[in-house]
Amino acid sequence: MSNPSAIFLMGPTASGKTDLAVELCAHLPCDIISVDSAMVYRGMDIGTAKPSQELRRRITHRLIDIRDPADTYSAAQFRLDALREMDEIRAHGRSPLLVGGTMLYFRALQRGLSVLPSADTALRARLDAQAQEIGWAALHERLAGIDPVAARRIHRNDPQRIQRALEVYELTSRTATELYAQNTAETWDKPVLKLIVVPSDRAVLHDRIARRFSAMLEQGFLEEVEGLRRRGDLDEETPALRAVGYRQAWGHLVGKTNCEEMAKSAIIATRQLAKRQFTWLRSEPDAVWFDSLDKDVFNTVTKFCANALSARQ
RNA sequence: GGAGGGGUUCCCGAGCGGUCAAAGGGAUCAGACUGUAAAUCUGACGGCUCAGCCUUCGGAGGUUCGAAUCCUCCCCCCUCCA
Repeated sequence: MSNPSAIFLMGPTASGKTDLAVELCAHLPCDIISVDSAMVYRGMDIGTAKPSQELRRRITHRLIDIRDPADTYSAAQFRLDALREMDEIRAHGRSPLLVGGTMLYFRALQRGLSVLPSADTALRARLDAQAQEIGWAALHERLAGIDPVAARRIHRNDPQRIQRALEVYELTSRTATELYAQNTAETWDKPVLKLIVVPSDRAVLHDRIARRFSAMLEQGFLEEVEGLRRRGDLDEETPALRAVGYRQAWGHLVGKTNCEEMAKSAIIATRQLAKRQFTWLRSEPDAVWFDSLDKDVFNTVTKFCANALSARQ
């Protein structure tokens, strides 16, 4: 392989990506960029399994703590941020190591996104109000009149995508279908060393997820979420707070569930997240898969990367 | 010991003679995914040589053309009375 421009370290939640990344950084001239839609938020530390402050003082993790939980982030914004950070790292003669589990962000980075308007909070609120009034089915029908191709692609039960398609049209007077076709996505097709780390046994991952959530509770996860709740400017609809674990903890803090139910549903939600991540990973081309349960995985992956990085085209 | 209520497919739970491999929910598995993605949504979900067949509704018998549904006995569970 020619000298890679970056290393991607991908894997489902609780697979041990973070530890592996740190190990790689200890042995190779790499700097870490986090690819994680939840770790971007400040103050969401325990529930996102964010690397500790102490660790981050030793080894810099970029694109962590770059947003307030009240703010939004997006795949498009990530793409810009990641490209900038990668350039900066390479300017120092080092290699970017992108680590995370937000597969859409990896995908958007490599394959690019069409030129589309960004989210419009006021417009979304208006569409939500209309949906409340006439139902999403009616909005799906409206979409069918505007952009039949999109309406066929988007399921009538998928409010989020119906809303976005209508949003794109209202903001640009062009349909999403048109814009997809006309705006050639700007790709980033540099050579990448793509590593996927997953436990060979799904049951083991499920067990790790359950244990990790219990550990989070012991570390004060509920206090963390209570702190966010006390701010008063966030609610269950805030994108940051819809993250796995946070949503369930919030529900518990407002009295919807008892502690046991909350923990159970948070663990289930995490397993389901991991399952969706597997779906992305299986479709990832040119990736080398490693078993995170392998006792020797650190050495194996480190050597693998060292070889790849030292190869000259 | 007596009086009730109940045991249904991995779990919860509906069904109360045929239209029942059995509603609904959950879990699980698979998939989709263009500025919310740790999001949002879809599908499968007893087995098979799969437009048909086979095995399931605590167990064993019985009634019936036909039973998860009715009857008998037995085994468990819950509530109440002793």
